[in-house]
Amino acid sequence: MVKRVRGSKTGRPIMALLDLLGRRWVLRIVWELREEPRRFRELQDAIGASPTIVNSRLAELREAKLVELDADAGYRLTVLGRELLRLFLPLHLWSEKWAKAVAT
Amino acid sequence: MVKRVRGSKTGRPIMALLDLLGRRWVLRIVWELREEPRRFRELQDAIGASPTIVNSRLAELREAKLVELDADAGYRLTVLGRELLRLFLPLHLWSEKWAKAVAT
DNA sequence: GTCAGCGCTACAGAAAATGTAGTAACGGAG
DNA sequence: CTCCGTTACTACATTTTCTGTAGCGCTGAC
Repeated sequence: MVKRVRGSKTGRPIMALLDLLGRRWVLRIVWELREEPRRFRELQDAIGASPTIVNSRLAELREAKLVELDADAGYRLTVLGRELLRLFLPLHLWSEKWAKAVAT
Repeated sequence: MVKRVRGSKTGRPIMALLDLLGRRWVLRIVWELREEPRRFRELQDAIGASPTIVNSRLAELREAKLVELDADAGYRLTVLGRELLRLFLPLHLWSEKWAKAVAT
């Protein structure tokens, strides 16, 4: 069952997804895991958020099957998580263009 | 100058973008504007957030040149905003697959 | 035993979001 | 002119969320 949370009461997958991704630090965490697994503290230091919130976001991401904890390697994206990341990769390039447009 | 905000102090465009998109309701607002312009109240009713936050998010999105207010039509995506949306459209399809995977 | 590193938690204070009400500006009807 | 409806937007008290700091319990090396 998709967890019904914060503003997404419709049960529509896209709404649940937008709600999940729209939480503070979630996109950033997925981004930080894009290349290699990270340890809890390593992740926390990289994004500069409190351990409380890092932990709860990781819990949500794990429940959403986008992230998993490997005892040896640390936190990493699941197969599903990597699929999602692939959809986001073009953002990197686009953000450069966007930054230039906003800067003017 | 890209606005430095909440946890994105690096000045890297991708971080500023992830920070902006990672705010509550931002992704949802962009999504609601995907097809046609919307009035302030219409938008507010559609997403079910308080006018305070709808207004401040719209202000941020306008500053980021992703959304603009047309006096006749209402709020709508800019050219830049539509480009961003196009990157997000695959999410719709993917979210269905994701929902099935999480449900099991 | 100590020590370091791991994931994770407690808790008080600060910040952000909510919900409700209301403001100010406009246009049209009477 | 007044009144009504609609627009975007704001004020403010309450509620929720996040931060910052400290520390817990566990494991393994020494």
